[in-house]
Amino acid sequence: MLTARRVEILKAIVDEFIDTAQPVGSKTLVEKYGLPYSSATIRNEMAALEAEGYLEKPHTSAGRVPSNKGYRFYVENLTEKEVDEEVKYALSNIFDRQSMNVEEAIRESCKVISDMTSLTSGILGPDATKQSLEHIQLIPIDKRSAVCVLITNVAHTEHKVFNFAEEISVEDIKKCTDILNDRLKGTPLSDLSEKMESLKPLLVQHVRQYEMLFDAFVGAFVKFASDTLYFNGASNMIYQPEFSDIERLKSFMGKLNDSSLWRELTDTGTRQLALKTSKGSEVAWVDDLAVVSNDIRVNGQEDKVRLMVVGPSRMKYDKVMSLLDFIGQQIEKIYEEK
Amino acid sequence: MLTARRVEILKAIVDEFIDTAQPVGSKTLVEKYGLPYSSATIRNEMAALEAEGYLEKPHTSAGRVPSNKGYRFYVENLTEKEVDEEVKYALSNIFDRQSMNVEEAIRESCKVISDMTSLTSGILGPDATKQSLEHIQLIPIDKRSAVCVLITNVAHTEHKVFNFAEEISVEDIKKCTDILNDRLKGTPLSDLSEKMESLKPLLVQHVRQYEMLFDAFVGAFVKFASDTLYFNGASNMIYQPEFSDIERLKSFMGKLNDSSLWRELTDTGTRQLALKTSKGSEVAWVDDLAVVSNDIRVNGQEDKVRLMVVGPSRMKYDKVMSLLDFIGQQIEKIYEEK
DNA sequence: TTTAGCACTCGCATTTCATGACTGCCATTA
DNA sequence: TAATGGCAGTCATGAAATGCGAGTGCTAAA
Repeated sequence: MLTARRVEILKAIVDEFIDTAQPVGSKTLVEKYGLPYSSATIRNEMAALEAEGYLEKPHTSAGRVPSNKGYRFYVENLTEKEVDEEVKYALSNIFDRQSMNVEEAIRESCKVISDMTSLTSGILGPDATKQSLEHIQLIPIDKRSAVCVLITNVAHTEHKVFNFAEEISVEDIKKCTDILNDRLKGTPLSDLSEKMESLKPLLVQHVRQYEMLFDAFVGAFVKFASDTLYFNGASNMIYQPEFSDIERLKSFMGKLNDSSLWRELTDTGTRQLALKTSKGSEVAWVDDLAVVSNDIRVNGQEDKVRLMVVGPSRMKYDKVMSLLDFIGQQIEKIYEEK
Repeated sequence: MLTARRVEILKAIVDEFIDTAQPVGSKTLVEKYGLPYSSATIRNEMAALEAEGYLEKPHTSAGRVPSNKGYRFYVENLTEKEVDEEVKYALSNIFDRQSMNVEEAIRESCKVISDMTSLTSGILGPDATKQSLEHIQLIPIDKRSAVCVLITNVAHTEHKVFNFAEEISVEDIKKCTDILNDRLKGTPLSDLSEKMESLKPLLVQHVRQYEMLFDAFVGAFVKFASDTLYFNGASNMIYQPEFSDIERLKSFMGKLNDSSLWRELTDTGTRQLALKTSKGSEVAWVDDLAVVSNDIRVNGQEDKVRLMVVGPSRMKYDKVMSLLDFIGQQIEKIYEEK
């Protein structure tokens, strides 16, 4: 049973532990947090909190450490989540530059998040299997290069600059894009390069410089289809005391490169200990890691970009969550403007 | 005096140490390398090599470890540097895609280098203070976006996609680029955004939607001017035994983000222990780190892109150097084709 | 000049021990 | 009856002690 006093004690323990990374003892709570109970009372309450699964003991003679269940309660009930003014100011630089690409803006914010939290942040792009091609355009820049613009059914766009070995004729570009638009519309992004292969005969027939164009498009499709996993600040983890052991770092780094893992990590549906907060961000706990994520909806569609922060369970949830919420709003605003 | 036998012993020690990361003792050399001398003889020779500065002792009862001077000799005289066929094959994927941007190709190779060597690799772009603007083009993609193409005096080009909040008129784009080309030609890239400020009154006068365009260009100029330092695979270092101490990792990571450091590191002129090999790559040693770099000349000009690999002095020099040489050649070839 | 042999050095892993920060429980108190 | 003071018990942590073994340097003999 979580009495008000136990909640009070739990909050103090989580706060202290997040701050110092050291197991918290009953004496600390009296002395440092001025709780109006004796240490013996607090010990009794801590024992109760442990029995209910909110706290853990690293070993007998240490203080208590919050369990993931404890963190979950803390995040759900005990954080207030407000964004600092100074933080908003720091971020305004990024979002004020209207001319910036949405992708760039997201990446930039990702970097800022890593810097500000000293954690690892990541972006998981729209699932390539769920998007299909709506339209392709190829705009010549000069005689040997062109921009390829691809638009998906969720109004998501991607750009890629092509550079050709030889000069390329405008007619060929037109013919080629006409064929592709005709034949590839509606194809899921993940199948594009495969389906492209089957168009080869057709292109050979109608397009003189088919080879260069073909290679260029295949390259572009591969890029567009790849699960856009991007992450940043992995090396920040060396500053986290929970990673002072190199082996832990290694295992963490190994996990990062696997995008399916990221998806799973933040898939609140399957995770028992996950939590969906009111403001939008979600939190999930796995072993001694916590993942805070925020889905950015793209033009009100189902498909979305997921902004994430990963770190040890011992993280400043209020800071991270408010940051993620704020940035999520900003990015959605940019999307709306477009 | 480096007799042939001492060289033989030195080579064996360096080989063994690179392989095992353990100080090498006289017995190992006899048993594992089958050197036709007794361990006592080898001990004498090792003492001599140490006296001349090619070897070091971590402590009395350990084996010997190569000093940086030892590595230098090793690299200069004892490596043969040939690229594996399988490596060439692995890289051919990257360079065969002609449509790829040179910048992309370089970045991709950088990643491959990191993966293949388990070291950190980096790219140092042309020095922005040494390049000046030759020409700007702004090509509309659709009503709200355009590609900005910037060409420098060393025929280096950069692209950036602009996204505007409102529709933008073609006349405005034309007027704006005309003014910029007229007024900014010859300006060093590093001064562009500053000088842009002084053009504001002029733009206000002639261009209706000057504000959006102005912001977009300033953003682009900042990007073009920034010292293009890019590096990859820093987290590989956790697999290197010399970084099993977290503190070392921290200090290493701290250094990486400083581009002036990278420049200095590979500035063979100032570094005593640096080495310029015949094939092109340079090696420098600083403390217990080694940096192998390869300058890629851009269109025969003085200005260049520098491809680098950093790691502990104990690295597989022949592998790294041959890789860097090979990739350097490939990239120069792409540049020539353009 | 090379080699065998031996004494010596020193890092490293292991053990032992003392310390102190906790807890848990019980008897006492308000 | 809930809160508290007190005390015994636990266990990580760090320091000092110990033994081991890899490797050296030196000397004397081949």
